[in-house]
Amino acid sequence: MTDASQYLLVCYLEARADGEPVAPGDVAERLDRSPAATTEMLQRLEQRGYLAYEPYEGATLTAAGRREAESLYDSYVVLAEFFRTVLELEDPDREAIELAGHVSSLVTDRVAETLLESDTEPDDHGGPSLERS
Amino acid sequence: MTDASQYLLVCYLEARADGEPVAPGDVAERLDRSPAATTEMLQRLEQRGYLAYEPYEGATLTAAGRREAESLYDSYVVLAEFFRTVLELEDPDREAIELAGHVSSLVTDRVAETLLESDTEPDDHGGPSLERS
DNA sequence: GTTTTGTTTTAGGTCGGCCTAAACACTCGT
DNA sequence: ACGAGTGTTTAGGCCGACCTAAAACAAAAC
Repeated sequence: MTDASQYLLVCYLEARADGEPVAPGDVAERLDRSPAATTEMLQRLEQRGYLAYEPYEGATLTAAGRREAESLYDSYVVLAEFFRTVLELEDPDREAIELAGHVSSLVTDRVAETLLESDTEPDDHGGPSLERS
Repeated sequence: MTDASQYLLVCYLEARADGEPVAPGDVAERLDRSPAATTEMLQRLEQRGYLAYEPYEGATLTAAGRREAESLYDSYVVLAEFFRTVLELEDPDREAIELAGHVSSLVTDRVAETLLESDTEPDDHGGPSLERS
């Protein structure tokens, strides 16, 4: 699961921001995919037990889906932070969403550690620290 | 091209190590794929102009293929180095091969920079520097 | 010069992920 | 209550990436 995890993560992000159920259109737009592709994927994610999908309503994460999504979210936060403060990329969020499903949690954890280290170092970039979770 | 790039990169690595043509079996084993999948992919890569494939012989990179592969290789080297010296992963090579096709060269470049920086810092981990290219 | 062994390829099939176009369903405004 | 408009879903199709099993091949062993 790598492409699918992007949808799951975005569902989670949307749910945080706008609550559930999550409208497929929002997901589609955020991922720059066709509405059709999104519907299809949400149905797939439902089959896999990550969310409940009500046609013309939207997606609601299941417990399993939320667990999975939170894990992805953790990766996403760490990566985005890393991309922003260390690599200074232009669109850290987008790149982080794309990559969150591709990196092992081991990588994420270690990156998080290096971020904490550089946070306590003298030449701090001034960005906000991680907080959360 | 993300899965395909793994094959291309491995072809390049094999070509460096054992010369050309590259036997599909070696590629298959290295990527933990079936021989059939590998044959198929090498044929695909041939269609895309990245290599010449001679049945029962093996693959020989074209100029375009080598160019592409070198770019992947650069990412691979940087990522592997990063995974080894900074994140201290168990199998930095494998993870680097998998990720090389997924990260933008922008990311790679910035990571390379941070590696250079940490190289010149007092608490050097002692790993070898990048050299190459 | 056959046979055997190991590798490679083809055949046939599955699933994931994406698209466009067309059908469908809600929601409003009138 | 109906038709317009917006958003969503279904239908049909395409391509990528993988697999197993069976056929084809090359090279070594006899």
